[in-house]
Amino acid sequence: MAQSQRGAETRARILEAAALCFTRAGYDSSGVAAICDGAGVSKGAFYHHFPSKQAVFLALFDRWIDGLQHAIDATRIPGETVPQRLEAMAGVAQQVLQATEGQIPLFLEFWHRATKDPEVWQTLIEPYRRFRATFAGMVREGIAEGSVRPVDPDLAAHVLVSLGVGLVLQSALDPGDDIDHQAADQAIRLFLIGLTDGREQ
Amino acid sequence: MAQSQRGAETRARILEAAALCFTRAGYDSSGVAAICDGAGVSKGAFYHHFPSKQAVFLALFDRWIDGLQHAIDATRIPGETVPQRLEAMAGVAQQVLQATEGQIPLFLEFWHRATKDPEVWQTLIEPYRRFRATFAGMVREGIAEGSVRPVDPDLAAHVLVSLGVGLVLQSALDPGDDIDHQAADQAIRLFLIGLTDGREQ
DNA sequence: CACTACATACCGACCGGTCGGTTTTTAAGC
DNA sequence: GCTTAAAAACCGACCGGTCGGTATGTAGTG
Repeated sequence: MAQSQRGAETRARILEAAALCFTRAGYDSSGVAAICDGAGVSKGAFYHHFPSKQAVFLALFDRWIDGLQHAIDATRIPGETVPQRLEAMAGVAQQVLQATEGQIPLFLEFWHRATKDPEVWQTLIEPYRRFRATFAGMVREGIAEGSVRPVDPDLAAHVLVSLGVGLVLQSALDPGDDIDHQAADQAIRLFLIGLTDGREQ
Repeated sequence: MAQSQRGAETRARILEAAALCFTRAGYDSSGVAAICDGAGVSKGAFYHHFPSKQAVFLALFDRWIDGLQHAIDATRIPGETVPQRLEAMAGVAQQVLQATEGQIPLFLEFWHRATKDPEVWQTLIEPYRRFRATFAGMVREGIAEGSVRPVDPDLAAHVLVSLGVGLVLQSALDPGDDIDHQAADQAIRLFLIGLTDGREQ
């Protein structure tokens, strides 16, 4: 632990600087030199801690996913109905995105590169499908307990994730500070009405 | 005019080749040389017709927006209620995206570069806001005619566009051939239930 | 001859990654 | 606690290659 405290700090600084560069300029336009500069570190140090520029990018992605997963797990409060949990999730997702302060462009960067590079795709698609499966499971659960209309769970999950992705993407393009915060809640609420169709929750 | 027929064809070939390259490899990874190669044209010809690589990209974007706008205008059938028109729009949007066959990654490319380059952003944000205003207007109209619940029109438009963007983005990342086609319809339908809340349409 | 529509060769900047060498930290022997 | 050797951390010059864009020349046409 204290073994390589200095090394760990340098590594963290590189990650931080890389996140900033990728967020501001994008992956392709961010040179390794610029990242090193931002981290106050030489190129040698960079390649000592990471085998490639892409490795830093993927490490950043893993860190991001871990945070998201952790936040989602926190909403697993038993004893509530599925619609209630979905509604709670809207607040959490929004809170996560706000906590990662301005890292939304980074999310777009992940998405973009995943469609170009197979390795990035592999890394992104796994948690992505896991999330979708989680939502589908919740919908299925809701149908079983009668709080949700009998819709295709996979389709509903697909729509739900689309909603989330779309909201994030829009705030990346055109950050409307006040709108964005309301939008997630409103979107989920509208969607929930469609799902429950006036049932008792 | 017949004079510039050859020129127009060359220009079209360059645009076509550029679309293919950008779709497959992305903007940054597509060299001008590769585009010229794909078009069967020299670099001189390229820079004769376009002042820069970015100009080709923006020209491609304009072409895409024109197609989309044209398709949306086609749904302006008077005499139908707003929910009916929104539902029809789901089919049209899907048809447009399918007609431009596999150009969904190009859409992502537009979005991505808009967040990095001010000029691209300017070009994208204008039609984008116009679309959103159109939707907001439709929702407002629906509220007036009583076919839509009294929600905030701008917020509803925001959510609606998010849904569209999210659906397109997902199909760019993970094309589920069968799901994607149903998803747009199903999504709009669920959303419409939320908007109308069981009113007569 | 003048003008459009191209072709070819070429330039300078930049970028990811390497490499030989230097400094700092750690661990072992005494 | 001191010495020392090895290992980890770090430095910065450098390389091969790519890329956007330019300069210059030419073939065809009105």
